[in-house]
Amino acid sequence: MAKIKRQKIKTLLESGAAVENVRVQGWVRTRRDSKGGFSFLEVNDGSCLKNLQAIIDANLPGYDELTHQLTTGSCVDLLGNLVESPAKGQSVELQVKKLKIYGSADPEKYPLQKKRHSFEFLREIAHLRPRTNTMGAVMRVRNRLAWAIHKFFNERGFVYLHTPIITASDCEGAGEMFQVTTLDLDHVPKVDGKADFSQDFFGDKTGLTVSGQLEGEAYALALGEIYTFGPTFRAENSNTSRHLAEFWMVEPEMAFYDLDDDMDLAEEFIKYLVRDVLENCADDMEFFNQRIDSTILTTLKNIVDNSFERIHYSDAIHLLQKSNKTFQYAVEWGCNLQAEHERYLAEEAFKKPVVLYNYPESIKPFYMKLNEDRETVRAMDVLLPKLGEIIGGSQREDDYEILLERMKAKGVDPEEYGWYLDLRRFGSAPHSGFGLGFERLVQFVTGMENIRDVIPFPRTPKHARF
RNA sequence: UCCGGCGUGGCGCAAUUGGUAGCGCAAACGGCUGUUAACCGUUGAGUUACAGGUUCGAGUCCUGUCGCCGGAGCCA
Repeated sequence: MAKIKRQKIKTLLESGAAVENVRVQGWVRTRRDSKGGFSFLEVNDGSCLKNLQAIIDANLPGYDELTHQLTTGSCVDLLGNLVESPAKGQSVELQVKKLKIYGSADPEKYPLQKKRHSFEFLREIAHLRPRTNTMGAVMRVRNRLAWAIHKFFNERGFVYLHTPIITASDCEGAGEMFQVTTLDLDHVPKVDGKADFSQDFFGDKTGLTVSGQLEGEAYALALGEIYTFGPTFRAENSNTSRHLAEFWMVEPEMAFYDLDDDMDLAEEFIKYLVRDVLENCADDMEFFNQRIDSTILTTLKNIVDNSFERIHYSDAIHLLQKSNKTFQYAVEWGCNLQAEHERYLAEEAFKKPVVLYNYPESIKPFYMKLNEDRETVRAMDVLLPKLGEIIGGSQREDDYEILLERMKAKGVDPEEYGWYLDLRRFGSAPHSGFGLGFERLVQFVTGMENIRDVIPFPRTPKHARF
């Protein structure tokens, strides 16, 4: 007889039809024994949030021994008939005819119990936490978002560009870098008291990328529209629920886009992603709404249905000054907006996503395009209620002279960025782009409070285990 | 990095003015039931993060270290 292929629980539950001879493989969540002569098994195979209820009849050979091993966490291979369930709680259930245990899990030692665990505890067992409902749901949504990102850009003719992970660009204005070296740290070769990187692997001082933007610009100015989607690293000692040392970033870069086009794309992008998840991860999203954040579905629907508020930085400053709220940090033109200010704008003033643009030149990096007033740059940030900044972008400076001038003013060595200046010396074009923190997006969409719980194995200061 | 809080059985927590540890869940065993966050009973399980100190006596007070959480800064 031919081998019966595994069916995913998701497929079986979606069809809801009775079928004979189906094979299900997965992990036992709980077992409830009935002295009526059978046991109920809740099996999950990761294909969806829901478990499949399996009935193990006491007449099965070796029932006593087998059920004993069917503990929470054990892995099983089940063969049987999918039938309509006589009891409430599920439409179909599996009447098991053949049972095999791939791996048991000693209940005295298995850390996951059939009870709620704190996320703090689950982080300590990051290799086992994917077997929980919440982490399973988070990872399915995360996957769907990643897929939707590729879909969105490819539908629009963007080219997926792989920018380097290791780079010699020193300061891209985006934070501290992790150094990459093969030098013997116990005996670092030195010249004039400083490390001699000419003897290092790359013959130069290198680090892990903090952004693929500059490389992305080079390709946008040839292919038209590109996007990157990959890991990014920041060696900042940030200990917050919104920061990781290693995170994934999406960075589209488009030739011939001005700042308005850039903002249009960012808004369309976020709405597209949210809509996609609402449509394709309905069960998981329902779970988040019930167990994690009871407002999440309403919030997401609002985002899809309403346009984002777009407001000049200067107008936002006025608005904040006019508000009767007392802020911990004073508001004045030229200051960086604090988290409390951003929160006021998105959560109280407008109660929806806000796009702030035309920031003071003084608080933004050298590559952003200077406005005619020479005081502001064409920069924009998208602020989300509760989460804060999720997107930062700008139209890039395409004028050679101005770019050079701004580099010098910001203390960036033009020598090192000769190649970047070349993009303005040869066939320069107006272009724009933005960066989106992928984990923050997952956080926002799922309602999860801590960014460490939306990435499989989080990297934060003092934490690189697993 | 700064400010605040916390660190007690596998997990979540409790312990009055300092008087040498309890509860719930989980687990094991038994009972009961087409059960479904199952239910009922019994049992076992803790050098109270670590290192010092004060005291007749420290989970409780003090110092230091480590870790975790919340907020802030930096940002995505």
